[in-house]
Amino acid sequence: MTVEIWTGSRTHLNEAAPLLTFSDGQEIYCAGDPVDRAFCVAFGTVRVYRMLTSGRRQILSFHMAGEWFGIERDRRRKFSAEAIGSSGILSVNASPGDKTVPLSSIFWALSSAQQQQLVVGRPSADERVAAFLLEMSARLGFHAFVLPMPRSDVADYLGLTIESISRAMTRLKRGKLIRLDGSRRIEILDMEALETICS
Amino acid sequence: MTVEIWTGSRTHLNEAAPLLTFSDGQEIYCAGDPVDRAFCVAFGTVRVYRMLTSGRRQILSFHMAGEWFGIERDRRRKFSAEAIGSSGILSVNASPGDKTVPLSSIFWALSSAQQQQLVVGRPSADERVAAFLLEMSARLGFHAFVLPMPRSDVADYLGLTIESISRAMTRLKRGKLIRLDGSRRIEILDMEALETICS
DNA sequence: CGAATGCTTGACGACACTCAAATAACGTGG
DNA sequence: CCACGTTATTTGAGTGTCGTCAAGCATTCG
Repeated sequence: MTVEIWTGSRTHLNEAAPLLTFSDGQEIYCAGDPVDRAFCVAFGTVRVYRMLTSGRRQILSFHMAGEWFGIERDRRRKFSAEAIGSSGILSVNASPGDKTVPLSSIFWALSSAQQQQLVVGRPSADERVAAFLLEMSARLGFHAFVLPMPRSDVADYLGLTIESISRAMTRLKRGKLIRLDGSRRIEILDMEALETICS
Repeated sequence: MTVEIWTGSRTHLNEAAPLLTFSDGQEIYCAGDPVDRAFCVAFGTVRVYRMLTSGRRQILSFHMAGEWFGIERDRRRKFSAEAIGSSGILSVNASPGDKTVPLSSIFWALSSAQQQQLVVGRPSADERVAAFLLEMSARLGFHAFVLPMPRSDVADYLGLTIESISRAMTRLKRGKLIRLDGSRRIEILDMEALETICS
């Protein structure tokens, strides 16, 4: 079994990849589904999560344009995926006949998973939120950006409550580290100070 | 550039892999090093971590016998790796001429990274410790096992202090969920209750 | 046996969570 | 375009949990 290592900067698919569109909150796949395909975000955002029986939700990752997701080791999915806002998703069949896979995207996924560990494994709420904002800024490529997800998603991603997120944001705002225009539009004013918080 | 997908259950190396032995705390690689090879644990345990300028340490992952580590996306390493106790490590050259890589190990690494997110992204200390013990038990294959790492490693892995780890352990012990023989030897008495804590 | 290290326990303060209310943002229909 | 209801977010007060500092205990090694 052979795999082409994919090193370019653009997605290269060896078969027609249908573009599916999803509305806000719509399910892309569900825990328990067979892992028979991978996905690539064309536009919009995706959250990968799982529900605990306690009713709490853990968000493992967000995926944005150009990023791959839905790659899992096991036969059946352990996690679920939903669109955040209106999103376009390329679905790539992963049947045995389909041997070409963007390998670098796997490395990226791994790197991304490690990245989140670094974000979540922090003790204080301010650190987590600062690290999260830096991560978002780096991924979106601008120091000013619009968060695609609501506070509740950020909370379930960082393992905090929406109130703690909000308070941390307010503290960062009062310290002139960021500027808020509404709750979603964020401008990083002092990148260095944010990085210092994250040590 | 082509890569053999590796689907067997045993490590298959296409060139002689020298077995290196490391003593407790000895460096295997260091942040900043070129990413020119991958590693596989023959025996012992490995911690992958990074230091923050504040002096705090974040442990990203532990690796045990048969597990691969040292696969990073970038040209230079962002993390460091050390042996925990006396450990044997297989070093596989990843030079351009060497094209065969155990791909499934990458999936495993990804899965492992996600696993840790699930462990760390929990709010309470008891949940994190319970999830950690379940993870260790599953990886080691027994309900009674010896933790290879000291409390300080567990703390830096879970984003807690050693005191919080200790208190959580004591609570689990008092609740008859686990039995402790010394600080390292652990027996899980009530697997179901532990799983319930983790929801 | 003694020293050093690692682990546990206690007291206390800081911070995050819970509950509650107020405010802001959003969407729909007039 | 505005008014309204709905949802999302912020803010406040009180409680619980975790981190910090300190001491005591256990284990290991020389």
